[in-house]
Amino acid sequence: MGRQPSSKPTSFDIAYLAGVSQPTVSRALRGSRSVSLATRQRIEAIARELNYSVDKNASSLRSQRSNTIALLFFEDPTPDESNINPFFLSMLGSITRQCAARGLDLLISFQKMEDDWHVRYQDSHRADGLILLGYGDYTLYKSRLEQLVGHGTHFVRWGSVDEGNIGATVGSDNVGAGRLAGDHLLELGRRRIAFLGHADEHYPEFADRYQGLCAAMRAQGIAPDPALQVDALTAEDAGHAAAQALIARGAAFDAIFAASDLIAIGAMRALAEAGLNVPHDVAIVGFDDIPAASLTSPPLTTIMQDMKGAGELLVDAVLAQVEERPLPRTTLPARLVVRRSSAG
Amino acid sequence: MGRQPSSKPTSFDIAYLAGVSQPTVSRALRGSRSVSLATRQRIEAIARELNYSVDKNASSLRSQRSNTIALLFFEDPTPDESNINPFFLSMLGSITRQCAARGLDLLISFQKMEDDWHVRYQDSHRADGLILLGYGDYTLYKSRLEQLVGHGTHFVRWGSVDEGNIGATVGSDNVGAGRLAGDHLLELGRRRIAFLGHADEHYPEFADRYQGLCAAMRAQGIAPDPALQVDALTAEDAGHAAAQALIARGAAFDAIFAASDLIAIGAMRALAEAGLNVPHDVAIVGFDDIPAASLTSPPLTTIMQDMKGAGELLVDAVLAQVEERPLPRTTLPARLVVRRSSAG
DNA sequence: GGACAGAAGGCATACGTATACGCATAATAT
DNA sequence: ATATTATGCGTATACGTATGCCTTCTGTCC
Repeated sequence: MGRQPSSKPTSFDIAYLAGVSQPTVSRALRGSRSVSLATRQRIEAIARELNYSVDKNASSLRSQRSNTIALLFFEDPTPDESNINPFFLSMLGSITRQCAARGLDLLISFQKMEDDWHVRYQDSHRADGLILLGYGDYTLYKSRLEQLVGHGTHFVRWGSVDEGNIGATVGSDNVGAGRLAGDHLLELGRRRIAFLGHADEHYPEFADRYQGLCAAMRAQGIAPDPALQVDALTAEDAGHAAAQALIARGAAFDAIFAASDLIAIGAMRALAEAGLNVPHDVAIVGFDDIPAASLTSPPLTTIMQDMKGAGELLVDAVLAQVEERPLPRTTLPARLVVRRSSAG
Repeated sequence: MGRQPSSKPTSFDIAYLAGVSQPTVSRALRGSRSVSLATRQRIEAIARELNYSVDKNASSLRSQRSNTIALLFFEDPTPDESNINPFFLSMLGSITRQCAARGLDLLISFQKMEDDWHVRYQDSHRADGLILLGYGDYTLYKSRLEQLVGHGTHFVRWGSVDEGNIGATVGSDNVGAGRLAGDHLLELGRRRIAFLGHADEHYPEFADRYQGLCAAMRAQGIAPDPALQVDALTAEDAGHAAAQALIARGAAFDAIFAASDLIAIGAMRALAEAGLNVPHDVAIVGFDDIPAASLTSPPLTTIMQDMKGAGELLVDAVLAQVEERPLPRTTLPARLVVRRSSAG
């Protein structure tokens, strides 16, 4: 306090003041056992006094460890500027906290699917490992993943856990979640349950959710009707269009399981326009529990994924990759949140 | 393709292959004019071939420039876990893109207001500068800002632009935005306009919005009624409570200007519960244009801030600090988005 | 009392790049 | 033809830390 050294102090400065060598300072501050308690405390005191902090670049360069992980959002080539999938945003919160808790820095970047920048992240020693959050058509960024694997990059992807498993993958138990939704609607006595969302290999997570629903129905002896599945991407418009299509098609249905909340919200709008009452005529269940889900009227029943667990697991998994440990568990259970859109 | 060098190539490797010295490689790749075109192209080709990429740590260490900026979210001590202010999330999108466009890396972190970690960011050469997004009680983190200034840290803060201006500040023209909202409601013939949100120095942005509203009213010869201002923080609950309080108080009002969309959404719920029709009995205008704003019924009229501009300006401003240039303009205009909550 | 082990820390060096400086060669001026 | 300047590149070194190896010292055991 008071002193203004013209340049930032280095470990040499504090070594000089402590009457030891620079390596001893380094060892002391990293908690090496080969520095005596007294020496370490003296060094720590001086470091604090001088406001010293270890130079991250020098440290990373020497140790070849950046203690940083990069979070990459892959997007479809929609130049939709600042529009981020709300679900991944809440994941972001969880991941940052988890990184902070482990003393890791978090680098973040959005990627057009065209560039191959991600491959460079580890080579340039910016990050020890990568977390990939990709949405959009899976088959489109599959090749990127293969590139990463071939390159020996440490990474973990959020997604459907078992579609061929390119690289390490962590995700919710989408099939189980689909069953949850299905069981819930079936318990309400609904029998003609529509699914709004893609159900093919381009969107494996959605497909899993649909499979879960089908499994639940079959368990009750009900054969899923393919006519009740309508493609839709995660967007309010898409949900609106899908529900309209369903109605226009003249299909009979008394419930909707939407692959995402945004789809569900769009569908609710279409239902309202068609004079159908939610939940009386059509019960509806969404997916993700985005903030808006509790704000609709009626509030939306939905599936809540375990964000906190996801962040922990993702960070865990990257570190496992980095340290060449085997992966821990990679699937997370989801929870049903019942609101009025599926009451009675 | 095909070759698998056991270790990552360095500038020495490519220098050897190009038959030049290592510094020449460095110069070539950074585009120095003192390398002949032919040499540079040869080097670039080899670098591409070997999948070489500059080691970020070594580069930053040597040049004392990390080409990284850190984005810090300051939060009130609410341990609300993964709940992030949606407005700042959309800012995040804009900032990341802006950084990418300028070749900057973006480090991100959430900060409890208790730690003083932020001070270390620059010392440790993690980042060249900081962007601070703080919400909650301004007077609480004011001291942190002073600490940063005293420390000579390069940073820019998002917030109200002229409350004493600790450090560089960039923000929307909140007063102007308040006027926009006010003028709009006044044009609709509303005269008793309530303001939901804090209006004191703890929340300077809200205060500015309120001042704008008051200015608009005075311009029409209407004296703002202090009884129509009710404190509220950015949260749906808070908006609900504030509107209830307003109603319970027996105040006469025909419009509400809410300091944020979440407040507005909560208020709409309270109005509905009280049997008041929006917009017939009470017109309502929010602030932020969060995704949920267009999903309410009726959809919410609101103020849209210039996110894209904000990202650009913030990044610009940090770089200005770093390069010790004078700051550019620091205030951004906002726009009114009219929806049905203020129709007719 | 000498051999030996463990504790504490110094010495030398490596991590990979960027830049100040100097030295040729070639281009231009006089 | 010689002095002058620009061009293109090599030499040497610095950035600040972490770590393998060696030394010294103290204590212990037989």
